[in-house]
Amino acid sequence: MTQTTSSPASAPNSEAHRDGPLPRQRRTYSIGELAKMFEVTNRTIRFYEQEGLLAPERRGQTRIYSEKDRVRLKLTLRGKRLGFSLAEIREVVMMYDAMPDGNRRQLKRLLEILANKRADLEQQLEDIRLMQLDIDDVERRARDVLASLGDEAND
Amino acid sequence: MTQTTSSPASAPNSEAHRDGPLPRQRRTYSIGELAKMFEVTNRTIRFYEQEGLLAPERRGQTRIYSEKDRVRLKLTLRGKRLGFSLAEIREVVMMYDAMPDGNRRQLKRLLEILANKRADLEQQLEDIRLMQLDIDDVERRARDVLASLGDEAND
DNA sequence: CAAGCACTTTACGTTAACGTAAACCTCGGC
DNA sequence: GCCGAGGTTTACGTTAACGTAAAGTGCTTG
Repeated sequence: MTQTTSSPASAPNSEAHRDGPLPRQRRTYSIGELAKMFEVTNRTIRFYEQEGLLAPERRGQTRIYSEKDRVRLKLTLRGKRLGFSLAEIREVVMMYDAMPDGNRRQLKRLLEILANKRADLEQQLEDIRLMQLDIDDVERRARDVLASLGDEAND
Repeated sequence: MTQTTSSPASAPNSEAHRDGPLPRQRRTYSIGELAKMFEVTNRTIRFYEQEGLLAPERRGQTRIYSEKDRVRLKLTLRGKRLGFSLAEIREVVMMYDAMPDGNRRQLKRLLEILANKRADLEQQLEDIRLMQLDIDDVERRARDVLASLGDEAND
């Protein structure tokens, strides 16, 4: 749940160091499994593929999702909850994948994007903090009023 | 910047206690002023009014925004940054205003909504925490690669 | 072998949150 | 008097992120 870095196959020439308990689970998923697992529709998953966020294999016509796909989906949905657009999410996720090629300009760009994301997240944290305070205040008032009402007869 | 609760006029029968330095600024704003102030377009502000989030006065045909309107706009935009829909924002903001009437069912509903918002915010905090960790990881990797590249010639 | 279930593609529909264009008023200043 | 900078209404256009319907494929199960 907390370990994301897997990169199972397709590693050209760099060995993975410090992998931890390396998940040897060679599981795959159907579209329906993933859909239920994350409480989205099949349509949504296909749409994400169309948008370049997922790239499942095919057994004939049927899509076969790997562990990596599952992680990607998880990250995508998390990004969505935070208000990022699919385009933004794709930009980061794909760069994450394209990293080992070590193109310098790409990496610089990636660091830029990460800095921006960081700033966005900071802003969101601040927003949440403020909004929590507001909610606290509203709730206090509501409870006060409720209490002052005591046991009246309406509802 | 941090104090929100003002409720200047239109308080029917309850005196405001603990008001602090009570902002006696009887300022009003034009639509353009607010727009620049919050870096949105006039259209956006009119749209928010149409959606019941703002209710400026009129001097003839021209809209006159009060301090309260400004606060509402601020809250609305904050809510937006957190991914709430205008409908959700309206529901809370309007109830906040309608509070003094002390309708029991309304208040209960309000407390429900607040609880939900709280849960959402908690989820977002968790998401942010996780995403920050991910970003940290990606950045570390990127910097590693950049470093290992040393001083090559591409770009 | 027929039914059913899960999967597929294609394609048009929908909603939220505005953008944008046209056509109009109105006010202070030169 | 008119002109530019603001304001206004009306209304159609746009984008993202899917929903939904139609029509077909492929397996396995009674």
